[in-house]
Amino acid sequence: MLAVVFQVRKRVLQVLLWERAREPFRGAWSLPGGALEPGETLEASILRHLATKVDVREVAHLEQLATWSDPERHPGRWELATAYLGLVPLGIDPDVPADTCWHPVDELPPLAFDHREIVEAGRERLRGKLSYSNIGFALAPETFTLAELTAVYGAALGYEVSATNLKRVLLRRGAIEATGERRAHGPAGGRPAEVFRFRTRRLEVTDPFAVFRPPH
Amino acid sequence: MLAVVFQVRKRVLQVLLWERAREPFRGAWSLPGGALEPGETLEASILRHLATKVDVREVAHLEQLATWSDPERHPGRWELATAYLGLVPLGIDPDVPADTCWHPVDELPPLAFDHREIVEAGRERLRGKLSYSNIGFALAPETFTLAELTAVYGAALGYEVSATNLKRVLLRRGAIEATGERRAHGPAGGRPAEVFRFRTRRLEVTDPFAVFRPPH
DNA sequence: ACAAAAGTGTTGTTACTACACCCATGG
DNA sequence: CCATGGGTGTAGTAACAACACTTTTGT
Repeated sequence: MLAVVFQVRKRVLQVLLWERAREPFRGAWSLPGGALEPGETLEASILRHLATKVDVREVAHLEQLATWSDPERHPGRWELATAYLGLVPLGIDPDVPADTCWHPVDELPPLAFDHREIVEAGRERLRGKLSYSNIGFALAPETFTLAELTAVYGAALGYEVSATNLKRVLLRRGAIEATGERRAHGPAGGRPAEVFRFRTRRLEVTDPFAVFRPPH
Repeated sequence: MLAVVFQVRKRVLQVLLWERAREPFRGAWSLPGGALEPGETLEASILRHLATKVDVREVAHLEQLATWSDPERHPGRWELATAYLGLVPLGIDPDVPADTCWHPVDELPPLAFDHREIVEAGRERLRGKLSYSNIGFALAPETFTLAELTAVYGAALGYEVSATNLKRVLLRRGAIEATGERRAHGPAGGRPAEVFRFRTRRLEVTDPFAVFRPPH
């Protein structure tokens, strides 16, 4: 039971890590998680661990990544781990314990076990879903301007995104809609920005058949 | 440990099922699988079970689907199951035991546990990957004509596919190539068909960024 | 008036779909 | 020479990228 929890903080994608106090990998960073209780769903278990151990309750989206089973992954003990991908919206600042903190995914410290590989898998999953689903809702705040959303997508994808085209793509797909409000400009002036929101805050695949679409 | 093994047989997509001889769900059909041995990789385990229990060794592609954990999924016992998707190429006829047989995925008998949901998940995964990867290699025979490949894709996707366009898409992506050979026509004549093969028989994502491609 | 920030219009491209047409073979 | 099966050519289209241009505000 492990969780790859991502959030955009300081304009870059970061992952929540926990510093190990014990061997093996003492001092290395690892993904938060814990054991599964009998009779518990994997999803319930990971939510429980996130809530109790790192006090993260505002996970807007959670999905299973995979189960890692290599006998060598844990020195000394045979241990399977099912990893989940969790996303926390921009602007929330969970009250994590002292031994836990956020790390930019592009500058990871040495990670324990196979956790680096698992973070990579989470990142890949996120990248893919940003392209063909509305998963951005889980990284964006409730409402946002297009400049803000562009920054979120840019951080998560790892490259600059054009606000112009991002808007058109997401509007055409019906993923976002204008709220009608506008937001005040910066100190140096500028046109006030329109405020948008995601039409639903549940995962929807907006671009299901990139190729080989069913006829008609 | 469960396996959703698909093969195109009699021009439709079929899944390998095993008839339960014991309660619970006695007489219902279930996915092949079995327990994980200590120190064994999930992938090795599922291959072992397929080889020993149903004598299926010609799995051209195997990938993990997910782990199911609902406490209610198994009446009486708490049991997690990690399911894999396995694909067997057209034309192979594994020598399966008497209590095991292939069923068209569109006419499934009553399935035990949550196995229907798992088969559905396998089908969805296959459909998606047919669109953006070269996964067709695992359902197609070593070499094939375009008419044959079209039938395979049609069966797996569940709708008619145009041979003309399938060819162009897969050639442009570099997924298939002509062997230079030709294959004899049917009894009523007709132009001999070109013979093709997949350029590699390993999974490659051929259409990685359907949307939000990195710049340049 | 001018800088700043946001939004719109327009053109070009790519990767498809659809469908008409052409080619090679057997009877 | 025509039926049959296979391959090619070509026009139309949807979805996107790039970029110039316009709008709305503050100073």
